[in-house]
Parts: sequence; structure tokens; C-alpha cells
Amino acid sequence: MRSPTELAERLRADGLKVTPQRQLLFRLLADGAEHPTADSLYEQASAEMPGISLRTVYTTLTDLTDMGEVTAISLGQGPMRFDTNTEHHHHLVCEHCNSVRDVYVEGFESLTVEPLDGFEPTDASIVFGGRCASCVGAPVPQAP
Amino acid sequence: MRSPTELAERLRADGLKVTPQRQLLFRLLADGAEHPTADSLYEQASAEMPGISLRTVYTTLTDLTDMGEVTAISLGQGPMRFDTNTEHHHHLVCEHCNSVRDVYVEGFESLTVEPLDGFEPTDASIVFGGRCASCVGAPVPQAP
DNA sequence: CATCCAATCTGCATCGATTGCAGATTGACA
DNA sequence: TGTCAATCTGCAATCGATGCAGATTGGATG
Repeated sequence: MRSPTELAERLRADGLKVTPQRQLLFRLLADGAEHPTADSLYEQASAEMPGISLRTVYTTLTDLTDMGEVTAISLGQGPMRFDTNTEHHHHLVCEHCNSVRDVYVEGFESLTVEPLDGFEPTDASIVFGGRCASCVGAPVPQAP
Repeated sequence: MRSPTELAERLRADGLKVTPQRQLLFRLLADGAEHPTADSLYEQASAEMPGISLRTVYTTLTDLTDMGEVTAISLGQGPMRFDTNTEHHHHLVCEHCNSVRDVYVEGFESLTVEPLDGFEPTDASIVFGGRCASCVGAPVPQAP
């Protein structure tokens, strides 16, 4: 994701408005936690701007996603996470504390994928499940 | 997933009941489409057993998942899909028609994954996005 | 075969995440 | 400063999934 300033320029260039709400959200995304949900971002935003609406957070996140500035990732369970890292990467998901981390994977070309039967892959995403450093050795997986 | 007959035996062995609803669902899963949703399975079941409840379909699918007889897969968008293939495999997802196919991947060991920082992966799932044979050359991705 | 009871089924209410909509508000340019 | 489309807010509605209560029923037992 570009810097809040660059994003603001881009909006203006497209004839869109640079509102305080958007500026705040851009800043929180740039500074804040790596993989926020719409709701966690809303919490943070509300602290600085009471009255901001959850609807606006959703709208802004979808707009950023459409602009390719963030990507939406789904962990299969629970709400969507948003990722400001637009490099090509993959994810580690801790089955115990549900935290998400970025990882980079090399050696993709040496994989054998069969049968393709005419399927033309354009992208691949790998989700590694397991235990993060601080949850190794913790009790069996549980429900949240 | 085991055969309907074997599943019935397993239920009985566990002191659970072999109801007509379960037998029907087992059979539909064994014979039917590869990656049904709860709802598509409910449609099929209703055709043979009018009055069967969607709730029962959900319950049975969760039970089978807990028993390890099927796995639940999420495509990030839309409802959960259920997979009767319990071998270790991965998925091709057509971005155009939303179809899902199983693929087998070799050469995993040669991947470099960094930084792990103490994370201990226990499993990995790869979702390949792209176009299936019949959708290659179709117009740009669209909303369903 | 009749009885019994826990397991199951159904129908409905509810939930969490997300989206649709309408009316009030407000950047940004003339 | 005025104008107006873009945006914001609040609320209703949707969608997939789950919780619950009361009615039903496998299947073991006498």
C-alpha cells in the first residue's frame, strides 16, 4: 500500500474526495497492525474519531481493495482480513491464537501439479496452518 | 470418505442412530458432485426426501467433518464447500465459473519458506486461481 | 411385540459479517 | 460563496451458519 499522502494524491487525481475519515483510515492502515479486520480497524478509528461509521470503514476497505492497494484475505473462518502488503507472498496462520503472518516462498517452479486438464492457473496462495512461536506447546486447538 | 454402509456401521458402533436422513446424505455425498455446499446438498436431498430440514444437512456435514470423513473448504467467498476426498490434496478454483477441482502437488520439500521465526507449520493448503478449460478465453472476471 | 429413552429431526429465532439504500453532509472547483 | 457530485451515516436487509425447544424415532431391552 502506498503512503497516506500518495493515496490522497491518487484520490484527487481521480476526482475523488480526500475526507478526514479516509485520511484517518489510510494512516491507521499504514501504521497499524498487519492484518486487521474491518471491525478492528473500526475500533481503532473510533478511538480517534468518535462517530465514524462502520459502513465507511467497509466502503473504504473495498475501495482500497479495488484500487489494488490492499488485498482481502479469508482464513476460512471469521471475518475478512485486509493486507497492506501488496508484494507476492503467503500466510502463516496460527491455529491456536489465530494470528496471521506474511511469509515469502521460493521454489514454486519445481512443484508438480496434476492433473491440470486444461486449467490455466494465474495465481496461487498458500496458507500454512500450525503454531506460532508463542503458541507452540499450548493445549489442543480450541474454539474461540 | 467411507462408503455409506461403512459409515452406517461406524455410527452404530458409536451408539449413534442410522436415520433415513443420514443414509440419504451419505449416499448423495458418495455419488454426487465433488464439492457441494450445504445448500446444494439440501436441494438434492429435498428432491428425494421432501421435508428434510436444512438444519439436518448442516448438522450431518459438521458431524462428518468432526469424524474426519469430509473436510470443509472455504474459497474466501461464498458458502463453505465440503470435500469427500480425504487424501492430501489441493484445489484449483476457476475465477470465472467458481468451479473447484482437486489437484495433487509434489515437490513441496523443495520450497523455501521465510521467515518462519519459530512458527511450526503442520499443514499447508494451496489454492490455485485461474481459468478452467471451459472458461479459458471467457470475458474478464465478474461478480456472480 | 410393547416400552422406553437418548439421539435425532424440524422449524424457528438468532447471530456475525457484510451490503443496500436514502437522506444529510461536505470536499473541491468555479 | 455557491454548487453539486462524492461521501458519510444510520438503519434495514441479506446471507451463511448456528442455538434452541419441543416433537419424533432408532434400536436396545423386557
